Parts: sequence; C-alpha cells; structure tokens
Amino acid sequence: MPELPEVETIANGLNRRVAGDVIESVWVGAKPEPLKSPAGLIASTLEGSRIERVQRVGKHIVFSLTGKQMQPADFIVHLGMTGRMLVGSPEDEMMPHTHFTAKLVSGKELRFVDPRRFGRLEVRDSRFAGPGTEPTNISAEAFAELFHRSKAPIKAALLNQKILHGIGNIYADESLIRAGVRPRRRANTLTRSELNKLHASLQKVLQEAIRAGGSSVSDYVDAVGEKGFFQLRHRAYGREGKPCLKCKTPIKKIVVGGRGTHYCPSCQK
DNA sequence: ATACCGACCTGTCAGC
DNA sequence: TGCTGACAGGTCGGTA
Repeated sequence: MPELPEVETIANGLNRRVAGDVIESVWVGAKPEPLKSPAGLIASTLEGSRIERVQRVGKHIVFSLTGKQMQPADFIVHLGMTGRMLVGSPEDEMMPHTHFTAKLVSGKELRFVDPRRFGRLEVRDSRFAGPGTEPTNISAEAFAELFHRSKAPIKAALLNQKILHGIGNIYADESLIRAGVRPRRRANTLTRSELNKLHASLQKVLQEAIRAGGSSVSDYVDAVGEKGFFQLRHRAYGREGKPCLKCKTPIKKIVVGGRGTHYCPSCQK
C-alpha cells in the first residue's frame, strides 16, 4: 500500500503532531506480532523516551528518540501493504487489527493497525539509513549510474529497494508511462536520454503525489485518517482497458517481476 | 551474482 | 445466498 509519497505524508503528519512529545507507556498486542525486535525491547526503549522528530526513510517511518539517559534510538515502522500509523486520542474506537499503541504525555495516542500483518516494528540504537538511495534528490548522473548495468526489467529494478528505496508498484508504473519506457525493457538497454527522462518523470511524479497527499487506492490514509487524492491523476496504475490519456490506446495489464503492471503499448517503447 | 517464485496474512470482489 | 479463487500498495528466503 504505502509507497514513498504515502509514507512521507504520514511521517510529516506524525512529526507535526508528536515531535517533542514523550512516550508514557506502550502496549504490544496479540500473538504472532509483526515485529522485528522483541516486544519487551520495543517497550523498554520507547517508554520514557522523547520523540525528537519523525521522518521518512525509503518506505519506513523513523521516530528519532532520545532516551532517559539521553542515548539516541530509532523506532522504525514499515507499513507493509495495509499498515496504518495513526495519532489520535485514547477514546477513539479501537480498530480491529490494532497491534501496537503508545500513550503520550500530551494525552495523544499512537496506534499501529495492520490487517495483513506485513508491517514491521523495530528499534535500533543507531541511525537508520534505509536499504538504498533516496530517489527524491538523486542527480540524473547518479541515477543513470545505478541502472545502466542492471539486466533486470527496468520495472523490477525500480522496485528493488537496495537500489533506490521508496518506489513501489504504483509509482514504478506511473514514472514509466510518463517517461515513455516499457516496463519489460532490460535496464541496461535504456539510452542515456531515456534514463534522463525516467529520472525526471520519477522525481516529478513523486513530488506531485506528495503534494496530493499520496494515492488512496483502497485503504491508504494518513496519520489522522485522511485519504490522499493522487489516484485521480494515475495514468497507468489501475487503468487497464481504459484509454491512454495521451493517445487513447487501451492501457494493458501484464505481470513483471511478479507484480501487476500497467502500461500504454503505444506511448511506451 | 542475479532473477524468478512462493510464502507470509487478511480482506474484497468477481464469477459461478 | 454462499462458496471458491484471484488479487491487492511489500519483502524475504530458497532455488535455479
């Protein structure tokens, strides 16, 4: 569900509401937990810590914490496909599949809700850098350098978090249609000019999506439950059979790298 | 080293 | 109405 623009929207919303707040108590719920760190370690790290700020790294939400003895720690949340990190009040109705809550000294409450349990919670005592490179501010040269040797289909390479992190299925399709590049093309067959176009399209589409508050396809909402509206500007994702907005050719749906992939057979070469 | 494919979970929706 | 199967924004680990 949540890719870079959605996670960025959530992280910014959280930062605005909980930066400076202190975590009073933590509850970690039911059996097989979506955790990368033991529940006890998460609770002991968070309780009593102050949230310095909340930011996005790749598709991760990172809470930078200062502990009681001033040791820094990071609380890292990955939302998987269906995860939500919400800030509200303890009186809000408890949603099904709520796996984690944190009461804050201000009276607010953080909640992690994730029906499919693909999300993950983790604490680290070091700064979290993410698996790859940030796509939002990479130069065209560095971008080309990352992709021009890979033999994978360009779409699969875009989804590989160890190369660039943050891009998921929607924004891979949306950047490729805007760049006029077919998703199955091997990355190393793209010309320098195509890589430049892809670099520009990707950054533009991410920027616009962030401004739109992300894409709400079925259940994405931000930190206070609001939907985004970039889905209204999708040109490929979810539009199979509908006319291409440029040339009217029906959008095709295929499978690339095991993921549903949408493209215009006429505009994309 | 690289790349495909199933597994991990639950919910929803189309088709029968 | 109700069952079955396919599919969903993501990642990981095993295999070829």
